[in-house]
Amino acid sequence: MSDLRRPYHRETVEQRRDALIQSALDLMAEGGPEAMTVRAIAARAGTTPGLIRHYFGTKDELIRCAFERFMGHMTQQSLSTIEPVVRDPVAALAAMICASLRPPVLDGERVRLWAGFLQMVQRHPAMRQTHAATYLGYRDRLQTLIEALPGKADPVVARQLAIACNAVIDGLWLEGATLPDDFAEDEVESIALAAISAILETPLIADRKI
Amino acid sequence: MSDLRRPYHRETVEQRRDALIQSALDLMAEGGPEAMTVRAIAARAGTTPGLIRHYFGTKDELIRCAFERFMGHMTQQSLSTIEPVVRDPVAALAAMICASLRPPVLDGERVRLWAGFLQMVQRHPAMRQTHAATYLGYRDRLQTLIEALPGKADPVVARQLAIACNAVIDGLWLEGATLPDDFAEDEVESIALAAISAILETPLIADRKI
DNA sequence: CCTCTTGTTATACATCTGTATAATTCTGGA
DNA sequence: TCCAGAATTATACAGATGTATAACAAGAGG
Repeated sequence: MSDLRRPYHRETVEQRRDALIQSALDLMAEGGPEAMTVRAIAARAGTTPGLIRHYFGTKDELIRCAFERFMGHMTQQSLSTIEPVVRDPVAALAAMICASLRPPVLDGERVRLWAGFLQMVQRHPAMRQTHAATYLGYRDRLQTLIEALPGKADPVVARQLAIACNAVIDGLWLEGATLPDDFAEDEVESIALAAISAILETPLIADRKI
Repeated sequence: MSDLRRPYHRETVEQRRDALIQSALDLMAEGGPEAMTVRAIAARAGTTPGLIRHYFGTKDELIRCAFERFMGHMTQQSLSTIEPVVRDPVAALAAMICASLRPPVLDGERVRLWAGFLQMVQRHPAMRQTHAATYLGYRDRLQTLIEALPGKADPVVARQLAIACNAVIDGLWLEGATLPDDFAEDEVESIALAAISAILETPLIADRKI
């Protein structure tokens, strides 16, 4: 009756935690929160449900860690592009916009993953804080670049401009990733650059692709 | 052992379907997809799970109907405001923007409800079509108003402007409803009006509140 | 008064869920 | 070599889940 016993295989702590977190994220992206069960997570990570308890104590804690990793990964991919041009705020703005609106950030599974977390964020206080911090961190980076533009030094107006630019990016990220067939190649980024150029009264040129 | 039998109570078809759909939407908004179980839906609607099968056949079909109602309700609340001023495209644009960025449309539970559906939309073809049609319907309404503006008659440029304006509205809807404490009273709508005025090179004045 | 149909409720059932606990396997030091 | 102790696997368990089916109630037509 009993199948073969799974061969005992030992891994480092980080490898195990990474594999479990990545499995949880993949399952959430593919099938929503209901697909992210402890058994499915463990199976995809090549282990058994007991390890989730061993490494995270509870499923909620694993989800919290997965969310933190997801948000960190997300900002890092959007913001790493501006480091080479951090001295030129116009180029940095364009790079930030373009990085946020092309793969791998612009991606349907990414949006669904984010949407799946959005409901948990409300209930779990720790997740809510991570969410707010990530959003405000991104927006502050925008605001800093805007304040370096000629005539936009006032932080009050720069804050409102940053909110508006952030909204353009978020909205286009959402629509471009959810309805990819409705947009031509590179259309999302070019619309973003045009709109934000108008909002900031500063012409932005598309960042060259990596 | 057996509790009291629930009193037999008869309702019209629409009342029953409405109650079940509304219960499903409420549960999704409050607790995400995992809270939306057949038993919870039936209990909140004041009936028993069997009626879901009787009126919808399966839970998936009830969810599909609930999503359709939600999207319809959403557009109706955003678009009904422009009918009184349909002759004046500038006023209609402002009314549409403001209606989309204040309660009851701008609401945290509304966003979570929408996010909860977003994952199912991908898998269920019928829901995907409803989603795309709703989005494109809203955007087309924007585009029609933009084409009526002086110097924006070209449909190609009007389409790109409509996409950008829609992104501003979507992004601010998301951020304003998710992080309400970070925005002052009416700040979201005023930022939207300023940004869209810049994008369209046309000054928009805030719609008076109803 | 009696069926017949339809709406409604209750129960049954197989499966899944998260977690707790037991059993097994390996490693590292005495 | 041998034995704690940790890492890993397997099993147990109570409860939830979607759906199918049965039991029941009420009104319509003859």
